[in-house]
Amino acid sequence: MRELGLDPYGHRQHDLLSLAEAAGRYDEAADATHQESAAARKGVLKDNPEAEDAPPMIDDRPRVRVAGRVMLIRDSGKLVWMNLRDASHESFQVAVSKADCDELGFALAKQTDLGDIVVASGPLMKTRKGETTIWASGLEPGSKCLVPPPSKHDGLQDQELRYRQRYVDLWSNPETTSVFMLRARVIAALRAHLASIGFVEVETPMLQSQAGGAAARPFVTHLNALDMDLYLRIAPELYLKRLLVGGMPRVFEINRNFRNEGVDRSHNPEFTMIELYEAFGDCSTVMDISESLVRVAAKVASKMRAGETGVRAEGGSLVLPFGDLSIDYAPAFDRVNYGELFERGLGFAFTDHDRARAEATKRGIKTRNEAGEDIDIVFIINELFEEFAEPKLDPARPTWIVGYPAALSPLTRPMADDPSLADRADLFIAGMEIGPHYTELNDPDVQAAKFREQLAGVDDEERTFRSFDADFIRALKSGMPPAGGMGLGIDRLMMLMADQRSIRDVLLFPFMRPEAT
RNA sequence: GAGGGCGUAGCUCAGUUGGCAGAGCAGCGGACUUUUAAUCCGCGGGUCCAGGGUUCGAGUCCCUGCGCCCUUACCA
Repeated sequence: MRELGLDPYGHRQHDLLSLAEAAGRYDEAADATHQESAAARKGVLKDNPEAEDAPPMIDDRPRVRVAGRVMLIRDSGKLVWMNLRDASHESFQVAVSKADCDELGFALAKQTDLGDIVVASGPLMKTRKGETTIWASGLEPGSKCLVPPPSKHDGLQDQELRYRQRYVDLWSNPETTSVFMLRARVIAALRAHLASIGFVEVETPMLQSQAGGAAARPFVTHLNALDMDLYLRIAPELYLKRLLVGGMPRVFEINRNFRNEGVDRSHNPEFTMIELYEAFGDCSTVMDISESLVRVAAKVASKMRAGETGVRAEGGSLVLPFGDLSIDYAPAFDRVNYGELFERGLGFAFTDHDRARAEATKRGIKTRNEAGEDIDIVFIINELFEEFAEPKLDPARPTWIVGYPAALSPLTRPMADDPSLADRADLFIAGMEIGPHYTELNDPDVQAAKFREQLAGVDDEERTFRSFDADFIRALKSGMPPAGGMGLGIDRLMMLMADQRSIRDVLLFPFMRPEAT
């Protein structure tokens, strides 16, 4: 290619259209006129090659200039066919003819390999088989692909390679690109919706001197300038609440949290959460916001799906597939009481602590910790609940679990009419926990007591990253308005929207063990 | 952490009872101006994940390790 005087790695281009835009510019009338005039001229010249009165060629076909990755190539001597792909279009045909393309372009076409990026320009026409095609007048290098491309039929199948070499996965498997296009559109729509109801997006520290706002093991890093350890945040909660104190009444943050824990189908060490606080709201106001956000996301997803399949979503319903399930996001989400669900799953009331301890032993749930001490009954109850009651939920119906025991939710305001219950709701869809919703605690004395209580129960290792957040208590002492708060796991939401069973399939670069060298 | 599956050419995959390492595509050389996974002729291509064992002989059987996938557990 260099021998032709071409730079295999291309240069800046003007007036490029996406392949989808280019396909949309095809003009049937112009194509027909051109074909007729060419045929007429050819007919006259055939009889008399010297004919002065041969009709002129009329060519006002739209001309386009596109760039794309070569996915297929068919070389039949003096005519080379290629199919280009970009993010907008899976396969768009270009024909490079020796007679009609400039000499350099044709020479390039003969040297083009699968996987190369090329820039093609020329008029739009249709082939005999009716496929819209650029009949190239010029072809230029975009970028050379030196790596052998994946199978042109099957794309890249190997899961490990798909995650490790996402750049290849993206160009070789168009379904992968569409998952991430959907992700981008959903997140943009969530932001737009929140802005439209008066929420302000903020950014709070990811490097924190103590990792608060959730119960999880943090990642540790070091600030050399001050020779001190810092933690990657496990949640933004305590900073967002400080903003409520400061007078920002409706704030949210869509950003990464980091948790130094297990890696599996629904857990990645870094993951994206939307966390939101509404002053003078409560658990039920933020539940409404979440329902509308999930519905906004489902609308974007069903619109994109309809665009792909050409099928319109039926009026009033927002049904999306998830594995074997069909989930309708349109109707109001179900609500079920923690206590009722517990009874349905276990056959007795969760307030019967003696029975709970006995059942736990019978059903093989730990009732003592490693030190041989009795585990607090609330954790045993929760264990029973998660194991035997949560599975009773219909996975195909988005469901709120409400009325959690107060003892399980130390950072939540108790219900006014029953202080043994917390004003908290958790959203479950398809058996996945999507996010907790709370009426936030804003009494500094109660909060301080809860912090102390929590700290009393932790071991030495945990104490290194969890300490009493005195500044947060000081902030509450300034007065935090009563508020509702919620967190939604964006990655899990995207698994539902994109019908992907693994969190790795909705993260562009999921965590992978480093490759052996 | 436990159980199961997989790992063979650049990619997608076969490989029978333990008996010479295979196919398609990709690559290289050649033919071809309306092809659609183009076609036709010819040619190269291997640390069978790694290490050990059984055996006359191991891609195949056994053990150990590594990686990925699935299930399950843990992560209040």
